[in-house]
Amino acid sequence: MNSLRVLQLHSNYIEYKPIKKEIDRAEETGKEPILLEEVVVLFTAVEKDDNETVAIQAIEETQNFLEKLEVNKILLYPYAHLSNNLAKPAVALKVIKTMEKYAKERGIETYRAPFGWNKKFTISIKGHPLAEQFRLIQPTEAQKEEKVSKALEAEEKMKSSWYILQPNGNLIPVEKYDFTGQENLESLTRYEISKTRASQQTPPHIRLMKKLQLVDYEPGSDPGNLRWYPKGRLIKSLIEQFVTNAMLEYGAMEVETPVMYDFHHPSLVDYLDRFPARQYILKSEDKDLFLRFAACFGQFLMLHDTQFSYRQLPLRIYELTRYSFRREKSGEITGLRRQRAFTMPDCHALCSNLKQMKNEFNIRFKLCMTVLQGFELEKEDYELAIRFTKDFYEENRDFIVSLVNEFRKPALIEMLKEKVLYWIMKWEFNVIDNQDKASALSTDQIDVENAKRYDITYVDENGDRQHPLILHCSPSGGVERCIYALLEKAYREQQKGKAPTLPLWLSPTQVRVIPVSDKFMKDAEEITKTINKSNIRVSFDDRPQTMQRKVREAETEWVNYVLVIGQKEKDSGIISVRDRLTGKIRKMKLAELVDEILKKTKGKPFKPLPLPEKLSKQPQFRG
RNA sequence: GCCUCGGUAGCUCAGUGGCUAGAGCAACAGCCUUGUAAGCUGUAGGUCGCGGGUUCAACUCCCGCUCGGGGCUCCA
Repeated sequence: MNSLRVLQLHSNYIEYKPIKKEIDRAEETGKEPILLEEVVVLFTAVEKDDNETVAIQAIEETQNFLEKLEVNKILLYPYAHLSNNLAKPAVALKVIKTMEKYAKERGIETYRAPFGWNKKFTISIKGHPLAEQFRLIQPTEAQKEEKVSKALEAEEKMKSSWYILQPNGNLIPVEKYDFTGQENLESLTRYEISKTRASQQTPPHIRLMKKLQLVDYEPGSDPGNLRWYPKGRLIKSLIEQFVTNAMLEYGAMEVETPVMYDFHHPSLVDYLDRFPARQYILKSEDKDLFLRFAACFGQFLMLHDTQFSYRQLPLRIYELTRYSFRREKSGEITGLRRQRAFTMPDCHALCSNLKQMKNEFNIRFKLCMTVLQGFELEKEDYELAIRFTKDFYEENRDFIVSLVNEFRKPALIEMLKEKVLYWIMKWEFNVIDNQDKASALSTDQIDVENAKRYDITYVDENGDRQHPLILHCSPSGGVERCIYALLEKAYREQQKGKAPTLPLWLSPTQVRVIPVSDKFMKDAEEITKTINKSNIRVSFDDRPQTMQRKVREAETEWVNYVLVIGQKEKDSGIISVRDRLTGKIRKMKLAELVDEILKKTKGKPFKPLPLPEKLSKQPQFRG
């Protein structure tokens, strides 16, 4: 903890004489010796992060002492040796001058020794108990308020108007819109405008994430930092691969950038102020670092040093951030919905002009829908919200309507009087959960500031340097949040009486083989091995339990296909398959089942079963 | 972050200012050898979230901390 350090000495006299300048910024002064009598000398060292508030506080505390000592004369004596964590000279001088000025205002006879000089001094200190004091002055609680970025404050003040934009282009104020049949859009609207919200118990996905042994809280970390069990890691990893593949196919170049950055880097200081997030701060020797909350910094700093021309535009650059860190307020963190450390695909596209940008924006809009569809999140599962400045809307109305048209459902519109942050337009796909809460998944925004801020330039047709427009997109939104959406959706299905399930390609166990009795253990194992060869996640239940029990457990684990192997199957070569989707038993050949699964998971990434094939060998991760 | 509720066995949850803190499930051992959602018996398992206080005595009452739920707020 930094503080202003003051060694306060009640002296009979002090005599000092400047010898020579120690630093470039030293003040100009004469070299004649100065003698002061009956004075309180304040040897002062200014540390990093000290400010004028602390200076004032120091003088106030000193004045209290002066009254006790019945003295009204001080000498401010810059004395760097009290600290090994000094502020920069410019800052220190400012703080000391503030002390001087404030002390004079308070009617104290104030002298000050010059800053930045090597001085010699002789001092005689009084013998009473209060003569020697050492104080650390730290900002009081009220002054110590967290550094809140201007962006956060701006968001808090942001006033907007709300509408519903229909695919045909009609823009209807929210209060006049008839939401009949569009409950999710209504929920989103209510949620965004922050009226009341009906909600009560633990979110269903939190119970499910534990019960299915996917992921859990880690009490040994900070809130919102999760631990992933093998099955959860599998799902997360497959989603990561899927999204990354989609981005590569779209033409993005995958890069990797650091997770932490220098708090005092010139471009970053400025950007931090324009981004509404609280950071994790790290101290490392003499540096203050913050953990990234998106891939923006890394990619922008990289692009600043990259040489490219209009010929390479649109330029697409992508990173899967594992992790992005946002120090959310503790009350906002919930399960897979919102964390402090989360995984987010982040893709930027640099465009030369508005026309190119609109075209690119459209491509990405469709791409995002395709990505969500990959997780079996269809259009009825999410709602579109678009936000823009009034100016942008008036000049680009057709463009905005074309997006809603593409979406084929009405969208919630937030219209801002003026640009508050760095973007002039953005949209998100929002899912509504079982508690009627909305959360954004995919998003894309038009950034008109950061190319300048980071001095990212391309060379145009005429050989001139230009700042590109930057699009920021997370094609899926946070990966954790995608899983949240899937679990909340599965729960909703369950409430409707259907068997809850995950998309087949994401299901940790796709097939479970169960022998009717021990006699068929070998056969079950063989079938398991056969299926396994086709890149299908299959396990077999070799535990000494009844068959009924094993079937039940396979069901509670959301296994998609359950095979029971006994004499009949052995004789006929026809297997009986319990299909989770229908709950019915289907008779088919093994090869047919394998084909069906491969067909349904075609084009999706695959990873093998993340646990031992034999159930008796599988540990249980809580749940 | 604020308000509020909670943390008891691996999980879900009973319980009491006092004697040895319970159940179901899971785990483990054994029996059973089974035809599509829970077979039977037994064994083991506890710093009652952590720290402090009040008391002859605290899992129980009080305070602080921590983790979680809900609400507010916020959400890239």
